Amino acid sequence: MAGGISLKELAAELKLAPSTVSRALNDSYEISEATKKKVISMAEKLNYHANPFARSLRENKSKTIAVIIPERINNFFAQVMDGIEEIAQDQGYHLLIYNTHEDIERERKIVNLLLNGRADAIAMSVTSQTSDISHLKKLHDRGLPVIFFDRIRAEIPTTKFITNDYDSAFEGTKHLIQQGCKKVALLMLSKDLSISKERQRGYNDAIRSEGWEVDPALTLYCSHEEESNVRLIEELLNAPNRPDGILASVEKLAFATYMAVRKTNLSIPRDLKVISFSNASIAGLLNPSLTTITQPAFSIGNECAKLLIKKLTKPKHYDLVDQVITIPSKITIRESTMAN
Amino acid sequence: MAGGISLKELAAELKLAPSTVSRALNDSYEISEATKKKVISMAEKLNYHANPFARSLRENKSKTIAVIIPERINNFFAQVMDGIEEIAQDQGYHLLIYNTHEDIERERKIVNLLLNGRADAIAMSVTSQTSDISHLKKLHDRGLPVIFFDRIRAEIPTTKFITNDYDSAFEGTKHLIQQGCKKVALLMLSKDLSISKERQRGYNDAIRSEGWEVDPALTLYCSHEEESNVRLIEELLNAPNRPDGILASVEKLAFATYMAVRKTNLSIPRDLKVISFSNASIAGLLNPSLTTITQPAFSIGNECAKLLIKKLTKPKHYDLVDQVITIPSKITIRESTMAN
DNA sequence: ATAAAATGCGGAAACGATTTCGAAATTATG
DNA sequence: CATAATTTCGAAATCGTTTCCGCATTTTAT
Repeated sequence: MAGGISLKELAAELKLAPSTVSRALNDSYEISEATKKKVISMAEKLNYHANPFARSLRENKSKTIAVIIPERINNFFAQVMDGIEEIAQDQGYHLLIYNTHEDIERERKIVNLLLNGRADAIAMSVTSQTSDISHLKKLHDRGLPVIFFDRIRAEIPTTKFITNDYDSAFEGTKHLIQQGCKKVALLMLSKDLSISKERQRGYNDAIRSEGWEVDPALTLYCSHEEESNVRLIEELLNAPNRPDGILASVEKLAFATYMAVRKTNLSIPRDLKVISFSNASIAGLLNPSLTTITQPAFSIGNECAKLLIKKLTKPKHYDLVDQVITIPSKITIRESTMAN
Repeated sequence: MAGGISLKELAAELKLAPSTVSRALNDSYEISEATKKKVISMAEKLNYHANPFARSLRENKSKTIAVIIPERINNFFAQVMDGIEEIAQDQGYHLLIYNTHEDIERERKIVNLLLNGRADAIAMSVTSQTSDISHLKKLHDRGLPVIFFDRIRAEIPTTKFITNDYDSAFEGTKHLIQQGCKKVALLMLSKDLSISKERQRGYNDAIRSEGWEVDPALTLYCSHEEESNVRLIEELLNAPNRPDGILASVEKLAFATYMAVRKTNLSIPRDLKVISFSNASIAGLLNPSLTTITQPAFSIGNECAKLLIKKLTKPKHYDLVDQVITIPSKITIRESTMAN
């Protein structure tokens, strides 16, 4: 921009036509090797850089992928972004990143912003508040390649990546029971969330597989606000028939549980066992160390990017078919679920 | 892009000239209120969205800020990004985010990529490997507004945001000594890093203020690779004159210390006290809870974005003067530095 | 009543790249 | 040697905006 030289100026310097220079730089077959060399060396010398907007305008593509996440201070989403970036950087794509802060209004604004073509494709995980999905429909209807990961919306006919939420929740709950828990509670963000539903199904089935009833008082819908979550969980723990086991659907709720426990005179894992979906690398350093269900976040990011770029580079020969791809999570057992 | 309608088509629909429509949408004074209304309502009806590349090409600005960080799985940088995004989103700016993974080659590539004007401004924190800074010089010479935060390079004459690293390291070291430590070690990433130098100065002066000598064996330069760090720290802890206190310059080194300690038969804080620069919200949940020096990451991000946007909106009336702005950190004392 | 200024809008150039079409210049072919 | 085929390159259109300039028409000033 500031000291930038244009293709035309570069061409003038070389006493060549802009078209020739453009072709030379793009390694076109109709330019002789001799002039290619000349053009390239002069471009280097004059520090020429093609204006990306002129190119985007002409080619109708931006070499940019937008990533929309509900939360940044979250190891899962951070790892997904790293996974997306690895592929994207390698393929010359740039990443526009948006954090909705779990706010449906922001999500709507951002999605509408992306309707203008600023990004060639989108990878996203929806807000816990997202119920109306007309804005997502509009995106997809516009023909913009969209992939959902983790928090998906089945109604949008495209490819989605998730983990085996049902199985993990089932096994996690079973694990708590095997360790001696008689009353397992489930902590979630929102009932509208795809992951909530699946994980709740797994939890419910695990409870019932013991011949027990699912106690609605033990299924807690939290918010994205730490303090109120801690209060809510504290109340749960102080209730007359408090749980002796907790399955947290997201890592922040496990942390909130740890905080809440400190306000009571309970102790983990003696009085309460905790297992949580979490990608925190320091789960093992917590007090007590936390049993986790770790999602393959980096791989998910990788796969999202691969498919999006595949669609972008071979628009005719590849489609983001309406399917849900599941990559399994991994349970790591630690102190927080030790039997007494 | 796909179903997108252009300004010209919109104009045709309205039987107006493109210039008129453009002015109407941009709320120009030379267009009557009546036609403005007509244009706007038709634009809404036809779902018109201005092509950002055509506009960028014409106006020579992209409404985009690039953020370059060395690491994403890091609470400090995540919070800085949230801080930048808060201001940027509010002002209609988009964020291009790049992770260098502490790799100087990647940093160079990314910076060179940004030379073409894809972003209007840059906020960055350099790699721990960054010694040659010719690529950064080029950026600045090009006239691209650049702001450094935390890991800065004083040689580039622009505004930089840091925390009171010297003071924090000094006080942190003093705190360890007050809690009974006789041999305090310092863990850092790289000696080339601005923050390393400042924090080391603070550490050194604190040691000397006790009338002690600075023992070079207690100053450890680590890498960005977890496993080798754990090994390195483990060796340090198994050495004949092992430290009884550790000041970690970045949170990952505190975590590595916790890991290393578990491989020995030492115990924190009994045999080893630990304090660390860290923005981890769960420092209080570690085993034992970690005494931290917390940097005002979100505010730093906020300020970076504010100044960059100020420069972008008032290029003539404001300059990113060559100065270092310091925002103080806050020490939170927890179990890891408890006296015996 | 006439000059001056303000209002409202259209035409066309410009931003910087790519690409279609066509024309030289060179080489090959009969 | 003449013609065809092949290289190699140039002119101009194009992408979708914004803006400079110009031109009526209406309003205000003298």
